[in-house]
Amino acid sequence: MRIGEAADAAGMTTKTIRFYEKRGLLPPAERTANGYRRYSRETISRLEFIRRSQVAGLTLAQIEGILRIRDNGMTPCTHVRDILAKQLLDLDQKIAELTALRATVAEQYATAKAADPRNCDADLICSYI
Amino acid sequence: MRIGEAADAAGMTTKTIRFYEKRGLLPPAERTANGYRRYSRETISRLEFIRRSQVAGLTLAQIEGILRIRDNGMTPCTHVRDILAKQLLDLDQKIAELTALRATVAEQYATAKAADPRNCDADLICSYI
DNA sequence: CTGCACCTTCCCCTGCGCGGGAAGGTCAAG
DNA sequence: CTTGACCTTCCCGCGCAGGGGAAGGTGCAG
Repeated sequence: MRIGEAADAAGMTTKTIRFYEKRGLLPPAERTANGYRRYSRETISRLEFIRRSQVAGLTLAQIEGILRIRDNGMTPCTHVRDILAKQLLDLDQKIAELTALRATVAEQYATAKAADPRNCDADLICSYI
Repeated sequence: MRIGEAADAAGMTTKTIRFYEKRGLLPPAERTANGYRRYSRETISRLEFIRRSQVAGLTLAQIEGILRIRDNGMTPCTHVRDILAKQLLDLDQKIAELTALRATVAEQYATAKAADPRNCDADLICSYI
């Protein structure tokens, strides 16, 4: 399998695959006689894992950590559990922040809708914000 | 007021003020005889407005739009109202996305906590994700 | 006189995840 | 023999909002 076929199979571009290799998410690819990269189904599984992880919101750095454990012959289960736990906390915090921000903006918007433009204070640029 | 004092007064760094000037959020500063930038309270108000806008989650591009209207001698009220409305929609969408993601991750985490590590399939890298 | 704190311009760096495009090699089909 | 679709390496770019640090000027205190 050449890189273009692997990219199609995994649903990404050749650029992305080379980028992953350079970043260390993939081991240096085997090469054919003419220097082309050659991939096995195993690599496709790896690429698919990366995609699934990204869908879960993990960063490439986190994914790299999981892969490295696998590559050292160990099972990454515990590590993955920790990462997922941290991801849950991060998401909760972000959602809380955005919800608080939404409340602030909603209030400003309400003020802006109700206010009389003639009360505009030039020194504040805009009194709603 | 020199740039350092202005930065202290507005709660930002001198780097940021110069950056805003280059980006067009601030008009080119007046200069003293030795070439130092000199600021008035009016500029501080402008910087404070920028900060308040950032707290509301606006981008510098949006803030620039508001300031430009002011600088053209008009009141930005209507424009600000539109921006706040869009901001509310954006926030709602982001919150919805994060909430959906949180549900996915929560499910994966529950699976990971309940699963037996011995069922780990090496070909999938990790069966929880 | 010397130090120190401040100012100036300049250009590069960060994090994140790639994308664009140049300049060139390879291979099968027509 | 040429075309076209692949592939290779290389380096630069984005978007966002600045930060780091060099190399040099300025102004005041001790």
